[in-house]
Amino acid sequence: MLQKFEKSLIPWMGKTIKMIDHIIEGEFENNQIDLSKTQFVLLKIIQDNEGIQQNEITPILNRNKSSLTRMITTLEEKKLLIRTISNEDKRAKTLQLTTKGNKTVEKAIPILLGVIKALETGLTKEEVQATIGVLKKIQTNITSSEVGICLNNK
Amino acid sequence: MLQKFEKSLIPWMGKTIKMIDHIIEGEFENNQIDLSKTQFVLLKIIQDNEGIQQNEITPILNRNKSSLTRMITTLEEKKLLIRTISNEDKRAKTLQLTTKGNKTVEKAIPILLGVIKALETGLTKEEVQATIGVLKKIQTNITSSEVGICLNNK
DNA sequence: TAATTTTAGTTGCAACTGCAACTAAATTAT
DNA sequence: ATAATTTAGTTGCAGTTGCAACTAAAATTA
Repeated sequence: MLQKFEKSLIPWMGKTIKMIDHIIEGEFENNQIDLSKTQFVLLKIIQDNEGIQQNEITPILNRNKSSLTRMITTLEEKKLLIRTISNEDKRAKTLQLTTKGNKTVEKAIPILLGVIKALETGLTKEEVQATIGVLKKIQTNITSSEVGICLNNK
Repeated sequence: MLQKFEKSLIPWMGKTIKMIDHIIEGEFENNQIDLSKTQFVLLKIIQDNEGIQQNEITPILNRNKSSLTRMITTLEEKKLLIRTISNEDKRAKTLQLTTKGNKTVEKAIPILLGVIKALETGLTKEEVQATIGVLKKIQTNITSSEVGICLNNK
């Protein structure tokens, strides 16, 4: 029984994303880039949105704010970014990459693109796009449907 | 830049699986089922393969053996499964669910199927199957290609 | 058979995560 | 204006994870 479970996306996605994370972090390590996949994504977000605040990043990363605080502290200690108290709102912190941070991101990008290319070998653009469409649809279902109540209330 | 990254599956999958895990665990909690998604999957594997050994589960779950040891210890403490030294091989432990474990799994299944149904609202069977196909293909690419070297060597 | 290597599982450690409680600043209501 | 509420971020805590080092048993080799 529970073939329905095996036929659903859930177990496949969980395993695949774990494998992908592992590959990316291994490739980063092989190229002397001392970042996890999530750390890279975080740096990239800040690079693309200089001065962004922590609370704006939380929904993009889908990690809670305490986790984000610590990730940012780690990256600050590695001298990859600077955290400054905002002038407009003294509760908020604005974020920007250091030169080292920018260099690290630029070094990581081609490696990541190489991994993506390898992962998507044998898949057409249409298949990849269709898959992303399915994932978006699932996300919409989660945030809009009654299943999401327990999530939305927190 | 890095639109290529945003156009790839990776960020979508990571976020989606996190949302799904959250939903499932919330629904379990709402129904007084004290399990994480992974714990459920583990129990289900043992239910379907009575007497299975820990090292046979590792590749299915894609978690390393130390993690598995602790998950099993937790579930044993909850009286959901029994861990016994194998007769044929005294290094190995065989696993089987207790009555309580079986009942818990049976209670969890319909809830999980309900979540799956809700998540897949608006998607055709073909879309879901095509997506699973893409994920399988990616897994194959990881395990077979040179990108996987760093993984395979460990 | 004895020595070596491999295998199954466990444990110490450090890192990451979410939740809940907290501080301090900003906003809203009275 | 002042009190109450909300918001941005931090910290303590407990739970989970992976890696590396470990124990003990089995398989291999000499």
